[in-house]
Amino acid sequence: MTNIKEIAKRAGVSPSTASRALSGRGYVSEEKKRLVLAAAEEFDYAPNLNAVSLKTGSTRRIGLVAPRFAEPVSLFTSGLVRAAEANGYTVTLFMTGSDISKETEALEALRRKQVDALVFVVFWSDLSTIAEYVKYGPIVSWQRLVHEAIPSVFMNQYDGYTLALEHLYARGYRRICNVYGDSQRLNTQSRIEAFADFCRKYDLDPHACPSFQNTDTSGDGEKLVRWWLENGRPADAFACTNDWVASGIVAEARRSGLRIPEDFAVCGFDNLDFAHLLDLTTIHYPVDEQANNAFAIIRSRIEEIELPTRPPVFRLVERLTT
Amino acid sequence: MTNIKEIAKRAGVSPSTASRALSGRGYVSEEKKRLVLAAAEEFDYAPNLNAVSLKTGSTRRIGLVAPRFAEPVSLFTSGLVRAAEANGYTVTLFMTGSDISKETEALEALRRKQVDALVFVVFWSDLSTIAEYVKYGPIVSWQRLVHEAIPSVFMNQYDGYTLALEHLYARGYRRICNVYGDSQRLNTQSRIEAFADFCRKYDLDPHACPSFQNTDTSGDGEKLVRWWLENGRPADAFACTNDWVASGIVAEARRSGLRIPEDFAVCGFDNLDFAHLLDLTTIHYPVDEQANNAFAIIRSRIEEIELPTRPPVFRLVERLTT
DNA sequence: TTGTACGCGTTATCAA
DNA sequence: TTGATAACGCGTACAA
Repeated sequence: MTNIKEIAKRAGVSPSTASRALSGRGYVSEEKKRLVLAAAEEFDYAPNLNAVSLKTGSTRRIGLVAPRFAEPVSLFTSGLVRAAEANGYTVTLFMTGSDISKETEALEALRRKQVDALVFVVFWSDLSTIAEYVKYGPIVSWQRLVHEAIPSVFMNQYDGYTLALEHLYARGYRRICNVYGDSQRLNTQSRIEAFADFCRKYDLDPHACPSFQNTDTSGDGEKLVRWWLENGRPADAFACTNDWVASGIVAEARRSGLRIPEDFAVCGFDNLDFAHLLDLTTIHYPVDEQANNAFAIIRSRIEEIELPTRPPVFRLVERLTT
Repeated sequence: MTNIKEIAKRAGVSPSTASRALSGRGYVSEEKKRLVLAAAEEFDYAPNLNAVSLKTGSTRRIGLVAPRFAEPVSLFTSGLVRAAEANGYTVTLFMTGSDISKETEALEALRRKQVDALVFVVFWSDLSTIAEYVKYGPIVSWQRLVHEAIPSVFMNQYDGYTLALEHLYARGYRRICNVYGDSQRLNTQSRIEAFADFCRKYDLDPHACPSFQNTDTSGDGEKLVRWWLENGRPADAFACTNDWVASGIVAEARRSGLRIPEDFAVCGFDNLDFAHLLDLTTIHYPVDEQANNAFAIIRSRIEEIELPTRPPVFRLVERLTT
């Protein structure tokens, strides 16, 4: 393996001069620079990044921690990788499944200097556990949270959900069935608030229709249709926690011969790739921009510069299910 | 940052003994081992992995190269990460978009010892260019190819496509429209062969219905339905290159008031997450197992051991579109 | 503008 | 079974 010493020898300079010529940092005369570059070319030189990392204390690598990498995490992943690579960084994956101890492994990777920073998509560990590790490098969360040391690039789903509710109202739906996700999450709390405020604004009975929690798969959506049929059609619209639930509702409704939006309307959330295949009305949010923000926060901490982050905005995507 | 020297000093041993005690390699008396471990605990010691990598010449990190990380690559990614993590490896992402020069960057990362090995999902570079880099570490391809130095974990789509065709035949369809993907790929060639053999077997006219190439998005699928309507309904079944095309066909057919499978049947390929939402008959193949195989090949090369790989098999998933 | 000398933190070799 | 010593390959004070 040809190293920088050999290049230096071949170019007739010292290793430090070769280092400066190759990295572009420090003063080197044009003359010697040319010699070094020629030698590097000749010997097909490639720097050993492990040595660089050891010396500089920086890997230019950030870790992404998620239970798995399906949609919409895959979108976030792509966005993060794009932002990272554009700035000479690289992304390393840590998959936790639902195993809380795997989150610790990712944190340990940070401590062991395998990565310079960490992005958590979601996590189940205590916030305080995670916060202990910020001394080893920046940690950013996609999941919504409030903590001094751990910035989050979340979007306040109050706004997005309000968008969905207002749309359903404008379309004439009054008996809206709220299908919420994980009841522990702040996002769910925000959506519940949004619905309360919405009811107040239009003087609607918030209990006109039952609501559901911890309902987030397409299978859950299919069950909802059967529930609806067996309970006297108690709703004229479903506001769903995500597109999976909405898709399940649409699919099962079609199987049952129901017509959408005549029998009931369905509004999803996330605007996943397949949503337009089902003509699903849904709420879009720019995952890409959130990933960009996550990276910007990390980079500004690592490189100690001031980088702007743009607040991403929700957008209603009107299709045929409302 | 507390390093191994301090641990050694605290434990009253030499750094090399501390190293042996911590890594578990080499002889250390129980006595000293206990002392070292206690000191490590006390000082909250974590080894610097960059130093380890520099010294040992191995990063236990493998690179995954793909244009983007949407389905089905996200499945492969998850599978690869799972296999890797189970063996103390980690996965780093390289996203190429459609930029061929980014493939070179991934190859350079291998040369610069940022990763020990590389897995290409697809690539556009010359095979010979890639082959030049195998001297820096194992390279495996998911994309089908034939090359001495670059093993591939591809599945022969001849078998999968035959499964689809036989199913359509059994269901009574005789005018099958073949919708192929990238005409350059070996997979497409295999499917064309499969269809030729299929026609021969059942004495069908291979030109009873036109076929399409380079057709692989849901938008393309939607266009196909319009083509079908405008050209005298020339097919009674579509055998599609992937689920995206099939989904586009199903979606557009529904919008046009057509009935599936009465007006025509649709068979997809890949069995993506959303396929069951559209009740799409499709061909499933175990992406997970392919990822496992990719990792097994890499590990057997790196660690110079013999690891088995299992040939994955296709499976027909019968739903309501055929 | 260049070169010397050292250190980053670890593991491997080898002699004791 | 242990410890001294020498790398791994690079960047960078500091002196020249």
